[in-house]
Amino acid sequence: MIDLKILRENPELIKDTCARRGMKVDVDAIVSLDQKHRDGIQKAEFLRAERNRLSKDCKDNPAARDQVKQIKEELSSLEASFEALETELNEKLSWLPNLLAKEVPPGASDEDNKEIKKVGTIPQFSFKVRDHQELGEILDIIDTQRGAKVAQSGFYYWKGKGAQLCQSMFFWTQQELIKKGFTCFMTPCAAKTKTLFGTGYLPFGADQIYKMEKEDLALIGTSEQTLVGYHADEMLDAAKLPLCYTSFTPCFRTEAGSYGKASRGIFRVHQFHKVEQIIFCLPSESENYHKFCLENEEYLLQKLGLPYRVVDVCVGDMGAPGYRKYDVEAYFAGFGTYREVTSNTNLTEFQSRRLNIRYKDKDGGKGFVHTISATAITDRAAIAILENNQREDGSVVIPEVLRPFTGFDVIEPVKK
RNA sequence: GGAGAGAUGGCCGAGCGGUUGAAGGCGCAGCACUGGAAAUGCUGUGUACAGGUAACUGUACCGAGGGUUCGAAUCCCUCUCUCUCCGCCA
Repeated sequence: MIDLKILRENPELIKDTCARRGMKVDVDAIVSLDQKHRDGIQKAEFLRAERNRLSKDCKDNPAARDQVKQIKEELSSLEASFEALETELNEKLSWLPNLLAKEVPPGASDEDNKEIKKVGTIPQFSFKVRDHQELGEILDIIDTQRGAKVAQSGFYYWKGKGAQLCQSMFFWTQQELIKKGFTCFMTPCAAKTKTLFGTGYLPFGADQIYKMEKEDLALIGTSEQTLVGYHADEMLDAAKLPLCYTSFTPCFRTEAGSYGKASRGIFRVHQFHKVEQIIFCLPSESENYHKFCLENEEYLLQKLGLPYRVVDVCVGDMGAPGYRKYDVEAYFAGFGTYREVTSNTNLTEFQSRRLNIRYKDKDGGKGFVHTISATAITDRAAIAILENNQREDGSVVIPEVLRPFTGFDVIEPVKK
């Protein structure tokens, strides 16, 4: 949510932001709505003050009562017209995107993201490379057929050593984050509208959400929703910031409108699994912690031996709540290119305003915290491991850091 | 699912329809005491919005939403949530 003060004092900034994002928003209309709203507040408050003042005399002055009754009528008709105004203003405000960092590159889609750096060596193969779908079948560790049978196309099973690989990777990741000061959580996998709105997934991403039929609940699209919502309506002690949280959950997305995009295999699916990093910090520190999360993502991929590149995400590829975003794209031998594996967004105070998450320091200073939301690892990293670590016979070598957790070094093809 | 109890400030906890933005305690801040600290004592300490250069003024807020009343934390209705006991259950 945008600070109304910015809207009043510097509407050009908001217009400029919307223009950079390619969003059509009538900022002037919102400004004038706000002005009307404030005029109404003043009128109503004047009447209420009058009412309060008079009602003190009412105890033994029946004449004053009639006067107050009159004010009351005036007030109620004013309030009625006021309510519609407020609804309209809130509706319009909820659609305003976050401000953008100056550095965010222009562009319309992920193709316009700006590469910041490349790390690692791309694996070379002397044989015909298989993609993870094929490897998954040979090794009998990914089952999309039965996923579709039991649930729907877009759902799948990890099986046997594939499932063990994933679980090891997720557990190892959390252990690493805990070492870096994160608190580990297990969260609800459902959240109510208020939480989804507060985190910015509504109204912007409404078509991505699995909504429950009979309740005000939806399956989470990411544990960002439940971890950030955790502190809704709270006043955090500035001395205890930053709060660094991690959780491992499934993530559900309808992926409406994305048919045809990399549909082979399990790269884009309705349910994936993610270890998340969430940080609540002081506004002055969010830039640093944004980088901190990126360092963690890089550290993990390096330890897993996955080559990657970091991109500065352009305006067109960034969600409305984002102020600045880095994606990390791992190299996938099966795709023969870099694809997104993690995503790291500085949301500044966009979420904390909507969710009312504030800080207070010992000098009485207070404000809205900044939130950082970053992936640590997802199934996609396991896919990259399969594709990059494959050998000619289809077997896959397990990264060394995971071996203490998997208990095996290689996944071998099943004999037919 | 059945029965009952409750929801008040950063936290705990009082509260008669008007003098309650709300006693008391904790916490926090300042001061005093101390070589320094602890303990103690004194003083101060809600949030949001609107108006004002400002000191300040006004309005709203005691789970949420309605209602009664000149006036509601207090009375009435609806909803939500929490707790306790019983049942079922991973």
